[in-house]
Amino acid sequence: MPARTPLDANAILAATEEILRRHGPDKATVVDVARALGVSHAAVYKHFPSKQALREAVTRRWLDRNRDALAVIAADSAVAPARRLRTWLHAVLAVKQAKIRQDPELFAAYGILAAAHSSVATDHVADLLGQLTAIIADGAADGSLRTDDAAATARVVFNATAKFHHLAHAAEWQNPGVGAELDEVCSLLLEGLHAPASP
Amino acid sequence: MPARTPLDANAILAATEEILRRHGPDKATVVDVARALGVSHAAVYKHFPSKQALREAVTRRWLDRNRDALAVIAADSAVAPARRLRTWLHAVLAVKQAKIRQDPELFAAYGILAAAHSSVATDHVADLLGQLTAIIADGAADGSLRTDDAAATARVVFNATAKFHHLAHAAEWQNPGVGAELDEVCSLLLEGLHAPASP
DNA sequence: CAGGTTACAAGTTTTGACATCTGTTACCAG
DNA sequence: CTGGTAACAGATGTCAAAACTTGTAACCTG
Repeated sequence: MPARTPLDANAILAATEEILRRHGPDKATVVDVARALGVSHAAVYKHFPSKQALREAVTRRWLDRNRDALAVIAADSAVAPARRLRTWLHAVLAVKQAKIRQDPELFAAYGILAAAHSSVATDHVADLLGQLTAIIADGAADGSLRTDDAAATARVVFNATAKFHHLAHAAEWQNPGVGAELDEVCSLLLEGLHAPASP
Repeated sequence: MPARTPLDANAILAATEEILRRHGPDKATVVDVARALGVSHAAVYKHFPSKQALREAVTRRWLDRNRDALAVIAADSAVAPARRLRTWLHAVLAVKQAKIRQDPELFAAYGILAAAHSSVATDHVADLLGQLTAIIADGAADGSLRTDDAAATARVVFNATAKFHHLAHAAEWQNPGVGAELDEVCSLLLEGLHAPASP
């Protein structure tokens, strides 16, 4: 008895997310996902080779969800690079804050999953670093940001703002002052990037 | 039958640390600590009102252990403030790296305890921020660092270097590149702090 | 033959009776 | 009266048996 809806990978991922939301990452089982879809759990294994792979795919999907909105900001050449850098960093924080507010349970679940599948997190960081590098390269090109190596400078800026994007600090993002703190860090970093070559 | 050694708070804390090292934070019990000291567990309760309080005290002791070495660096007026800032931040990282290398189990145990007793962690951060503020105030006094408010600037610098002192990033401190990364972040921050007032 | 099914072995989690731990009380020694 | 003990109730943790989960296999069906 084949399922009505043909059961594609996307439907499985959506169901997995729903189960993850309700049961949390520890109690979310493949059988639960299959039950939610009205199929046997073996059907799920036709689409994903293992539970690991399913969890990895759903985590990747979640991390990629807001990637494009950030990419738009990073590529917006109508905004001066320095200001764009600031806006982009605030957007990265805002995206994650919004995810927490909308569904704290799901956020916590994905936090655990992202930590468990480090390659997914690594790829996500590489993606963000790429966007940041593009902004800084724009600044180097128009002379508004001083840097020898846009990628290296992007890494430095990313490291200096870890508190505002690394999942380990998620609890601190609830604090009302974070936005202002990020702004202060941005200001100091931009001072450094604007400065004429120094001693 | 009174114990030979009068059993002071310090002996209890030392025994607690030993139990913590051997059993981990989840399995370390007050009965274990008492057994290690050759007394009944009720004796421990004469000195500490609860297991919570005992754990908090031992955690505080651990965090304070290297405080003084850092304070010496922070107060060393023979070193120019900019260089002292860099040295101090490296020392903070080095102290924690050394703790991990010496006893990873104990470090993990204390990481959990520090997270559980947030007031202890908050006090520790306040202490470090005080040292950092002193360095920056020295720089403001001799004109080598530009700041309106040393405490506020210290907070900014502390936030920008969270990756190099916040316990949540401990796993990344094993990476051989961290020292260099901190150096790069320091350099950029110092550029910003050296810079003449900007637009 | 793509996409589903049931059945099953091996490993993991839950369950529930039993043991241990926490924090308190009543009591003892110098 | 400080600093220890022993005994206790209730909460918490442990361990083996039972139930569930994972991943595979052999088998349907349009």
